[in-house]
Amino acid sequence: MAHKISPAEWEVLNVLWQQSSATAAEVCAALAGEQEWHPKTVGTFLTRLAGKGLVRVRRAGKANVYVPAKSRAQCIRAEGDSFLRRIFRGSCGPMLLHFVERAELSPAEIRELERALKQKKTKL
Amino acid sequence: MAHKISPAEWEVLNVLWQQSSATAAEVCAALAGEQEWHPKTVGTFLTRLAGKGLVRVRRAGKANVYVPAKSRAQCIRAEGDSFLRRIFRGSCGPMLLHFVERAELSPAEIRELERALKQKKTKL
DNA sequence: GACGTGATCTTACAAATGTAGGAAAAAGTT
DNA sequence: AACTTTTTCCTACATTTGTAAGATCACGTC
Repeated sequence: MAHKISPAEWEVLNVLWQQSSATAAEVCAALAGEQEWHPKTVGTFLTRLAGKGLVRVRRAGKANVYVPAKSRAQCIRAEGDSFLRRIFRGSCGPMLLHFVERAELSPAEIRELERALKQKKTKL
Repeated sequence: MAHKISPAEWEVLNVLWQQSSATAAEVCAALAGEQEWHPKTVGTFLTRLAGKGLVRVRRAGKANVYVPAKSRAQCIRAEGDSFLRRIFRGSCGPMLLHFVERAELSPAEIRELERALKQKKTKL
């Protein structure tokens, strides 16, 4: 029964996935300007993530290096499902429509979405 | 700065929006089978929602009737934005792609999405 | 090998959330 | 009016989350 990932923990995880692995200080640096967190605070989040089994800790010299233990895709799937159920009661169509209508999309993104939809059709 | 809506509160709000308004017992009934909550628990959620200004309370005989104070669309917008930022770092394209790829969509829904995308293109 | 520096580990605490119990009040029943 | 039932109002408590302070430990330097 996978632990829940809090918003703050998501921020941290996003950095870890992007960098593959990082020390607390590195996470802090990566987040600077975005999320102004005290280093101690970031430390807490990392420890909690380790406790939840979402990151693995490895010692490198004086500092700890944290490595994501689960794939981003995996976590996104779970969170996306829960979001969908909670807010749209599981109906994906309306949810997609909502976002398409208020999204800012580049022409390339639109093309890609159209392609994905077309492919979806062939599979029905 | 609008209060945050907790997952449990979303469940309750969804019922209220669907029924336009409801008593605690009605919410409980509507959720039966879906979410097995003690009536007292549902009561707490309704009170909290009132405290957050998200529902308005009106007395009808012996029971309270709760009415949503904000539109569903409004709340969905806020929550969708936060979800997007948190999980996909604000990039809508990848998020949409993720859901399109793993969604179950009816042909009608696909058509509608394509229409929405086409309209999006004309606005660029 | 004592000292300063920086990182970790342990502990804390307030607010939010899930989950209700008990007291009290309102309404119908005899 | 007394009793029963239903519903609310107030209170409680464990957990999770955000936010760190203080103690301690590892490393390079003198």
